Amino acid sequence: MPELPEVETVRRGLIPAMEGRRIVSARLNRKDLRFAFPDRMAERLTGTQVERLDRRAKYLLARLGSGETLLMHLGMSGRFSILADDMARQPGDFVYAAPANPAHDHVVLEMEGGVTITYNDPRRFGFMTLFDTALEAQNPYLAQLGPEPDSNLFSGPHLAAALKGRRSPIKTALLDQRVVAGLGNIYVCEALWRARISPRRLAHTIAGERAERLAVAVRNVISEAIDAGGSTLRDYAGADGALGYFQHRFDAYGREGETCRGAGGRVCGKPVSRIVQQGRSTFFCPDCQR
DNA sequence: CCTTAATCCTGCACGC
DNA sequence: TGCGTGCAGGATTAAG
Repeated sequence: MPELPEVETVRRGLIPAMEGRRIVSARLNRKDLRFAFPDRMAERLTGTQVERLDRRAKYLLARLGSGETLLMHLGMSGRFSILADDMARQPGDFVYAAPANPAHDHVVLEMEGGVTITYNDPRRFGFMTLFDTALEAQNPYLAQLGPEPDSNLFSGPHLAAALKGRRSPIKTALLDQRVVAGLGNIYVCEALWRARISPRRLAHTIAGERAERLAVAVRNVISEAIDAGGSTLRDYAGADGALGYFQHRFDAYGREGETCRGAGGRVCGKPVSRIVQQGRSTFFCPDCQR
């Protein structure tokens, strides 16, 4: 389940295969993923150069010489693999070949220099679209996003302001990409555990020192996860095939019934609980988190 | 303005 | 072994 750290890991893996290379050909093996591909997508990609590969929240943004941006979202199970003959130790070597069912290879980009980038996505929760880069501020996927966790705009006061008046549980509010960009179920659980805040607490009660603690927890857990190369869960691996290690460091997510390690330096030892909120599993320690 | 539920999709773990 | 069931869940849409 790619959240911000996983998407960032994928971006870093794709950079050598994409940046500065022309797209020689683009093949779409179906007409849609989660949504229909835009009109003439293959033609609009063919012949243009990828000048830069950016990321915003969970979106990858390939900046094209044509003046358009290719926006890509990995959904739940989206993966890129790279086959290259000039990036491997020996020509023709697989830089990365995930054990992926080729029936779910939906987009294939042949890049300049003998590099093939394949997008595989069994569940097809991912999507791709093209937009005029100059109109990014109006793009519906990007315009409403909250700050990146590592930006100067993201802080305790920002969180308090964004959560003001919201009567939903903080767990739900943090999944709202307008509050902070890039969090999903896993890192929300981890951040709340670190901040010792109950996932059930109403969002508008997060202010002051508590908001500060939460902002720090979000920033730190995201930054540590990026440094670890993200998390490798059921169906995720980095673009370069390197497996993320952060899942070994989860304190809450997936640890139902296991011993709480004690949040914020406190001694605990009680079992981690699982509840369902908005139809999603939430893992937390009722003892540590209030 | 707010909140909630349903929707999309496939693979896998589980119980019988 | 096979079959049915539930779960994983991000973003959007519709409904309340």
